[in-house]
Amino acid sequence: MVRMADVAREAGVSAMTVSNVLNERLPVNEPTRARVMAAVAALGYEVNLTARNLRAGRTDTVALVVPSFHDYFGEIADKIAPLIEADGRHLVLERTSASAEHEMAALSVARLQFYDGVLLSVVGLDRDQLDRVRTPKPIVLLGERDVPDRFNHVRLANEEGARLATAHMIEHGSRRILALGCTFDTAHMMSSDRRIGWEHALRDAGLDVDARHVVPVSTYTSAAGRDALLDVIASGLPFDGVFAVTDVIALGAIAALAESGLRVPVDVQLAGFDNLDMARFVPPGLTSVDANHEGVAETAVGLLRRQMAGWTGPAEHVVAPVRLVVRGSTRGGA
Amino acid sequence: MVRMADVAREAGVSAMTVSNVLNERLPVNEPTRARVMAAVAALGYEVNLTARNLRAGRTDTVALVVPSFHDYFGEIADKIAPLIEADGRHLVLERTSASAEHEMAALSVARLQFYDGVLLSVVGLDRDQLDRVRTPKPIVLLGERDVPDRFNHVRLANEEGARLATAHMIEHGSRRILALGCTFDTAHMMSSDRRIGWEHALRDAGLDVDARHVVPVSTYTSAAGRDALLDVIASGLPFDGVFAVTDVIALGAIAALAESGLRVPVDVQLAGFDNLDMARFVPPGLTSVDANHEGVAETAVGLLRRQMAGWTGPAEHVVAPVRLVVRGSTRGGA
DNA sequence: AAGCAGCATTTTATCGATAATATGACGGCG
DNA sequence: CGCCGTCATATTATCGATAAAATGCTGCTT
Repeated sequence: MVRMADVAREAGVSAMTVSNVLNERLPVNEPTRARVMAAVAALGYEVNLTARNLRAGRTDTVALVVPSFHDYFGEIADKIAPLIEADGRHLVLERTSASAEHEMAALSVARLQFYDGVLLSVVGLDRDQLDRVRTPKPIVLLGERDVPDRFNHVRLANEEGARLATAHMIEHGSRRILALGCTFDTAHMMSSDRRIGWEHALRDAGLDVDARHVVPVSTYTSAAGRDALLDVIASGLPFDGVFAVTDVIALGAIAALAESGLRVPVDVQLAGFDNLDMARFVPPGLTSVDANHEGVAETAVGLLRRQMAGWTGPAEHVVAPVRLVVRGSTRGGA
Repeated sequence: MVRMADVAREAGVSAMTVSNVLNERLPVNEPTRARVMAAVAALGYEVNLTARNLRAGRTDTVALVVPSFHDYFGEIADKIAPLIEADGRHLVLERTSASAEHEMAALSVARLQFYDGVLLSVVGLDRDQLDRVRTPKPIVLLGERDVPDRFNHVRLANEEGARLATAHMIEHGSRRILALGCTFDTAHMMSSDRRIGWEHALRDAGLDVDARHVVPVSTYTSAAGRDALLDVIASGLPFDGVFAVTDVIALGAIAALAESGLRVPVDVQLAGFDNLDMARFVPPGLTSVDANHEGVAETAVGLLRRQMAGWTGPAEHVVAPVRLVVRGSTRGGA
């Protein structure tokens, strides 16, 4: 491997001069500069980023740590990447499998050394565990958990989104709306916050909250959503609307409804959450709560960028606003 | 930041002993070991991976470099991650935006230093550009490009997959099958290889190949697939089947057909390629060519693992077999 | 009792770049 | 003509861990 010292010898200068040419730190005379550049080209030299990182403490790389590379996270990652690259940094993704252990590992001193900053999508860690994380590295947390004040945090207006979706289906005639993938377990905040929004909408409309309408799923996959809804259908519990806690689960619900001969939106209205790309295309179009991925990405990257630039003021806790995108799966749609 | 030397001082030993305890390289007496471990715990020490990387030339990290984090690549990444983790290594994803420039950068000496090996999904680079890459790092190429012999490479049986899907639709009555997202441009091998398979199926059945049936798309997105198919429908060109070059495009086709009042599979049969998770759930179920993601992942990781273990034999070029998964979007389905 | 094998631990040198500091050449000024 | 400031470049020390070599101790052999 060709080192800076090799380039220096080739150009008849010191390593430091090569460094100065490449990093434009101290001025270098034009003839010298040209000789160095020629030597770099001749030898095909490229800087050793590991060595630079060790000495200079900078990697020009940001990590986005997500539970899985799939679906929602893949989409948001593609929104975040250009924003990071616009600052001349790289974005890399790491995966936690939604386990607290892996999330903790991602925040360990050891892993953080590789990055100038980290965007962490928190799913498994609770407030106490996060409170134990002591690191000087810029971090922005994403996701629907409760986090200590000192972390910058961007989350969605879960309750409001669920309320909007549910109220919309009520307005168009649904009276017995399942909360598919929701839960009473407050530890899982995404699905319990969204359940609370669903309850609000029911109460606001003077409808009863029936605990049997809260249908948990074993995992946040389409397959689990489909299975859970098929079970409900088999049980004979009547319903005329489904609020699915995510679009991925809503897709499973679409499959279950189609298999069971229930028509959307005539027999059952359906709404999801996240407004994934797919929601536009799955017939008859999936009504979904849109959290403005790009806005979330910009906010999160903005907070991170500020920290990486050395800002040390108090952390911010942003709740990203949501809106309902109405499509054919509910009766207000086209 | 607490260093190994700090731990050594705390435990009353040399840094080398700490290193030996943590890495289990040379044996260390139990009492000493215990003192070191206590000091590690007391100070909350964690190894500096950058320093280790510089000295030992090892990162225990593998990069998967993909065009985008979306859809197909997100799914395959989630298959690859556990295999890499099983060897005690980390997987990180990098993104190239499908540009040759970014792909080249990912293969640059500079970026490679961060990783013990790289899985690169080639989309933009051609054979000549790849031939210029000189690096001793283990690399496995994925994807449908033509690559120099010296690289390990895993690709799919594109032609065969397209042939299977098309033949299946012919068998069930389609006579005018569009090749949506395919192209005559042989530079883009995925879409031209799949077009060739489509042609084979037509010829085998004694049908004419009509160039108007090859419908290009502007990008490999559902939106572009939908738009392209809507244009065909508006043009009045008759067709009774669609082979979509990917499931993502097929999803766009489903939307276009639904909007146009064409019934799947009664009026038009439809088949995709990739067998994404989504294909099972989108009504009426998307018939798709399955490339066995897990098998591809295992093959690719196996080739990479072998190189990382020091094997230097000739590179392998694996063509992963495919099979057709029949669902409701074609008339052979349920 | 001298010598040596075997083991635990320490010392030294190094990975490659760069921040901080030092050196040296040249021009301007009194 | 001698002193000083300025600018370009070189030297030195360091980031933190580890491979390889050196040290030193114990106990065994003859």
